[in-house]
Amino acid sequence: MKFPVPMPDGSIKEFTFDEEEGKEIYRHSTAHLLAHAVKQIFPDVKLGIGPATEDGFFYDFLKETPFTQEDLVKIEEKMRELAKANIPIVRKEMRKEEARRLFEQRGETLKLELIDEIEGETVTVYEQGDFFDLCRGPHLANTSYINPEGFKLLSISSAYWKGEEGNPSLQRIKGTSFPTKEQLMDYLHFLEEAEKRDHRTLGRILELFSIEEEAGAGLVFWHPRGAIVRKLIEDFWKEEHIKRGYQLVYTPHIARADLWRISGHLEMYKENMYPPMQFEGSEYILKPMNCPFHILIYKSKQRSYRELPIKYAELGTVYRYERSGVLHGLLRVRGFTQDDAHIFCTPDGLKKEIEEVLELAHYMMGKFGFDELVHKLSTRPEKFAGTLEVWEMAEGILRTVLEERGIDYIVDEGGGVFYGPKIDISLKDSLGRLWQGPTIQVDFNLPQRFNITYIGADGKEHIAVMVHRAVLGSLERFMGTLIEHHAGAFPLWLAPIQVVVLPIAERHIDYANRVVERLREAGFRVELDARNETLNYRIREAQVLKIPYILVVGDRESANGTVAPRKRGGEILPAMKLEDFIINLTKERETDNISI
RNA sequence: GCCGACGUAGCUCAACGGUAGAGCGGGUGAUUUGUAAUCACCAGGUUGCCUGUUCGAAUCAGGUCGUCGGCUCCA
Repeated sequence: MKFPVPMPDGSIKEFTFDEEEGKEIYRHSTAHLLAHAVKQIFPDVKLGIGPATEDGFFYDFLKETPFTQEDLVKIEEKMRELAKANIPIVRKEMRKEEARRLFEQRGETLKLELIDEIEGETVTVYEQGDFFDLCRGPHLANTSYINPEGFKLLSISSAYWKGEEGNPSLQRIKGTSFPTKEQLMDYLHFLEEAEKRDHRTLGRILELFSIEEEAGAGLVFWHPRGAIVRKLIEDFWKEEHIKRGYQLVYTPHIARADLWRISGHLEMYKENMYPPMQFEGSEYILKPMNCPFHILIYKSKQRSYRELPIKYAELGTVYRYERSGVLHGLLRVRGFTQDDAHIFCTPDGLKKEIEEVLELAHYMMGKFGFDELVHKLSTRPEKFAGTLEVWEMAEGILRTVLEERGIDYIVDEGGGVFYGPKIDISLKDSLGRLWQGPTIQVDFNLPQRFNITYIGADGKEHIAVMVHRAVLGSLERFMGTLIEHHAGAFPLWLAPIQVVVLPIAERHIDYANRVVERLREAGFRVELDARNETLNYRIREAQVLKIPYILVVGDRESANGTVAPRKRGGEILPAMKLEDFIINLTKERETDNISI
């Protein structure tokens, strides 16, 4: 389905919704339709901005009282009416003065602010019936190209004008829009699916973790079933790191304020740090990062270039003050454990280290079922530590490593942190959503601040290169990601309970116990459910808990030494000898993972 | 932190100025079950917390803690 779009040069270009640009234009025009409808219903509302977004659009309005859910229904109705009314959308280029008069007359004070910020003599204004908007465009030629059955308003929230905190709060209406009703329904279905996978809900149902009001916001309690998953992840992580030459270390949770002064955190990271505690004449601060501690271990003796690289790894628990409004389940908390490591190497050794971290990151993500990764390289920002030369050297290495391995990556020019360039990897989950994953950051700042040196082949002291890297990010956030990706149905090697054995009647309990015993011996996490409930009831509960295998045992099984396995998805396998089942299960566990 | 919405039994929700009710879950009993919820009975709440308005507050107001949707930030 094509729609014509009048372009700035006067030509008419045709777009389809499948093209990124076409989609954006279509949704941007839906945002205007929203604003048009709002202005008709609430003439006093002042217009903010209203762009297309990744999955829809929004428009911000300055309004005395917030919109209500009922307003949304009315607005949506009005939008349909306007779409059907076949209103031409006309692009007008005008001098700033003229535009100022137009918007002043219409009371659009926010638009006046925007006009002043635009460079040049002229601006573009879009006219749509009695609605005018300052906008670069382009837009659809007519409101009738917007399918009245293809859009939906989804939420009311707020946003600061221009995203700045001191500015007034605007009311943001968010929605989405598609050219067909089917596409809209598919999207709404996707939202429902996402909701079903919400790690906060699944975390409670599966008894993985909780966050307790009595203890405080953003502080995670790992319950036994979540703790076993965490342990399995930790064991796997440690094993893989040791294999690759990392050395495990453990460091304290607090340190003298002086240490944080040297590291620069007290200056640069203060708003995320908890206030100091005082005793015996010293100030101590809860650690927001592990790096200074690893540096202290490095610096505990003189280092030779022959020892490098030195790679210290730690599952280090840190505490960061996060503003109450940003906390979110496991994804944004105040205390969390980073799978942290710091690599100290020579400039010559940097490339190899980056290669190895990438390999490790890819390998580990694959084990957890993340096959699609998105790489981003962030380069030098305006304010930076170190010299131009070292930045260029390091950026060049990051780039080269990505390119040599044939990895597609996007570049975030100037998006690096002040202390060095970095590679961030996002994980695409089973619903196509992106999650923050591994990160590799070169640091030119701390080696200077702490004077991290080694003795080179020339017998002289050199400043070491330092790399911060995390594969999982934090165990908390990674667990949240993992839960949503698998919808709580963990791969066999990670499932808190791998097998549940259900005796059909009381007379089968003895045999069921023997099955449980045998599976335990084979190293599986297995439970017996011999409760006085119907078989169907117990099956249902095991299904709800997403247990990978249900073994039903009755007369036939006890007589033949077999089990009747039912897979998590509902598939019922033919009865098989218990020993054969164990062989299969072991195989599945091992293809998922190295060991348990 | 800011804007808005919300906080009632373990969970999901009802009652919206006259001192709380359902389903699921839990306990007990009956039933002994062949692949997603057997039946009955019982217990369970100072309606997040504090203060106020009122003859009377889950219901109204203020504060506080927390949750949700955003802004901003991030592991």
